[in-house]
Amino acid sequence: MLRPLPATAWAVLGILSFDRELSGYQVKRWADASLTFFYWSPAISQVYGELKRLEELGFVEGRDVAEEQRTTRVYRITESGRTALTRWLEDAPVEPPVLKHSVLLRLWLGHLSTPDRLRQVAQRHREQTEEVLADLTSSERKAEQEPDWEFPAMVLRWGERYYRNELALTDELLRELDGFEDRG
Amino acid sequence: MLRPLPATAWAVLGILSFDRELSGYQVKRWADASLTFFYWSPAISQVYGELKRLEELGFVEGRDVAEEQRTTRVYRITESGRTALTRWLEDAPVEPPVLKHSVLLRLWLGHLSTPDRLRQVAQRHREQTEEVLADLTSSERKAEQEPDWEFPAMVLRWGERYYRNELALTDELLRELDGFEDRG
DNA sequence: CGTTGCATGTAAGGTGTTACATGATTAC
DNA sequence: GTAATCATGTAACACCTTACATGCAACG
Repeated sequence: MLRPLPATAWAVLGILSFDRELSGYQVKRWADASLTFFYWSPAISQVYGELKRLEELGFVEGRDVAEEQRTTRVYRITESGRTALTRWLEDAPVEPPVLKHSVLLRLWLGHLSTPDRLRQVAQRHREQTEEVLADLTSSERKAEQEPDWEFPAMVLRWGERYYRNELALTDELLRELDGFEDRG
Repeated sequence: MLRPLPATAWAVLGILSFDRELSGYQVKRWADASLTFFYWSPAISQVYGELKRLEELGFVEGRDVAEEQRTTRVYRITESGRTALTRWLEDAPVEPPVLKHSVLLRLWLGHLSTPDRLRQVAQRHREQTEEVLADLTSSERKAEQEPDWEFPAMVLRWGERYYRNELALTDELLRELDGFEDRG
């Protein structure tokens, strides 16, 4: 335990910090519905792996729940896990956000293509951003209904502003591309 | 070559597409000065690895340049590399940008801490963003001087707007945190 | 004379994905 | 009945970083 845990482990533990007993599968769905907007949603296989590690560290407790034909393993955060998570939140160095924007990577190489093709790429990105925004606002409506979800709601509002800005920036790029002569 | 190359390989090849013969070390410095704002800058060891792979694929050509006491290996993009890169740019599916914002991850878990501590995290993030903006504007000045760098310049302008918005969003978060009662 | 920059790489190991394997349940 | 969802995991492998090893050059 000398090595610090990756942020993904804290993210999984964080999902459990909202005081629900969840299966690995449910953790993944929560990640898809919230984390994905500002962090990213780990693969389901990684979720199982992180839960295993967190259990070995004593940060979560697993319990097999018998259903009719099968058993589901559900996890709950421990006091020790809550303490460790709080410590990470408050004390870990603030790493700058990681952005891997392959659309911009492509526009950066615009000299290899034509403004028309580049506009198609930007336009496709714009559509995908609209879709993310739609998912976000639907998540927001759910979060507003729950009590004690002030912070997730605050982060979702942040996300809405972030993705609206992404749309605006893309529109600005589309306008700039209009100004480039088609040399293809 | 059935498996598509990772975006990082295209990024390295892209740096070489500006028609300069560069050493691995120089590629890394270019990445730090431009890519890093909208994609991310790979570790120097990975740059060497990618250059090796690109050479095996025939997308770049390496050449040993003898200097006084040592030789430096410099790379140049090939016609085949330029074609492949253009094809990637135009034809590869538009993957959504990946954002891993650990600051937001922490605010999302605000119920574990106090508004005061959270403000410190947000404030630290704000300072780091200011630093990125300073680097960005200095890169912008350089890009404006070079001819045929319209697209890198366009992307840098995008970056300036992006990071200015990041500041604005952080300020908004700081304001919202002021509204939360200190329950710590 | 020690630190920083230039310069190149290998090795080890962690992070994370896709593919695979398995099986129950639910909806069309 | 068959497709999607619920549910759990393993194995293989790609991606990427840190640490290590090496050595020259320039600056103070």
